[in-house]
Amino acid sequence: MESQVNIADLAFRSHCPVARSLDLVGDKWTLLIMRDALFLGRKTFADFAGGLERIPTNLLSDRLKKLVGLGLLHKQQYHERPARYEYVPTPLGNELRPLLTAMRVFGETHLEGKA
Amino acid sequence: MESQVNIADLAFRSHCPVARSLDLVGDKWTLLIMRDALFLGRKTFADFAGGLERIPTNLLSDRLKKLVGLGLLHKQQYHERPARYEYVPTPLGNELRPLLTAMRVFGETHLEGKA
DNA sequence: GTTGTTACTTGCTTTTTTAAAGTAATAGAT
DNA sequence: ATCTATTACTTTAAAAAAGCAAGTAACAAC
Repeated sequence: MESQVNIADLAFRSHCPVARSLDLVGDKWTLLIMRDALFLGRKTFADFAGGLERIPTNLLSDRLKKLVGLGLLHKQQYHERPARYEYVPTPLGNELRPLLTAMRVFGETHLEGKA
Repeated sequence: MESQVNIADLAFRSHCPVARSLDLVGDKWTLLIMRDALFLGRKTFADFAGGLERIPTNLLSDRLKKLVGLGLLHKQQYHERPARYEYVPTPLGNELRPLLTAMRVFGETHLEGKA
């Protein structure tokens, strides 16, 4: 599983900004990781892995690399020996807040108590 | 490929409203179909199939069934012999507008002229 | 030196997506 | 009546993505 993602060599489906946003973050897990980083204060690999939805760790590893490559998260070492890393939203990552808020509002309004 | 989807027997990953919204419409094509229906006035199978992003017709067929089952689109026959159908957003489907708008804004602001 | 934690990676299976082609029911033109 | 085109799909086979389980490496504490 490789993910040396860079926003420059990402192949967009079309010029539509909705389609482009989906090409960037439109998979099953990416936006949930950003939710964790932006709204739930999760930072470390273990934080994200331990979240409510139990993302498989190989996918987490892959998505974190992708999000760093896309410039939505920044990976910084906060402890040397043993090396410990945390992933924090970049300014661009922060720009996903309105999108996540719209998702939250839709879910709260129409998807509560369904199953 | 089967898609007798009903909102009642959809298995949500968690109680988080963001996760639930993603479970409903968080795949590669569903929101683009809703974009077409809500903002571009597309109605028929051929309308959607002929869109900018060339969705494969089997997936289109599947997603339209799913969207009808979920109550986001309504399928109505507008011509008998030959049978012709159109898919129009329900009130619930209309509620996706803010979400799509947030996606559009993010794309317009940060993803223009990238590739 | 054994156990535990963090941050991953590897291997394998299952599910989903995809492209390409095929089908059925017409309608219109010749 | 036959040929061609259109609409609304379905089917088949291959590729890609997701998922599960287990393994690894670097420490640190006991």
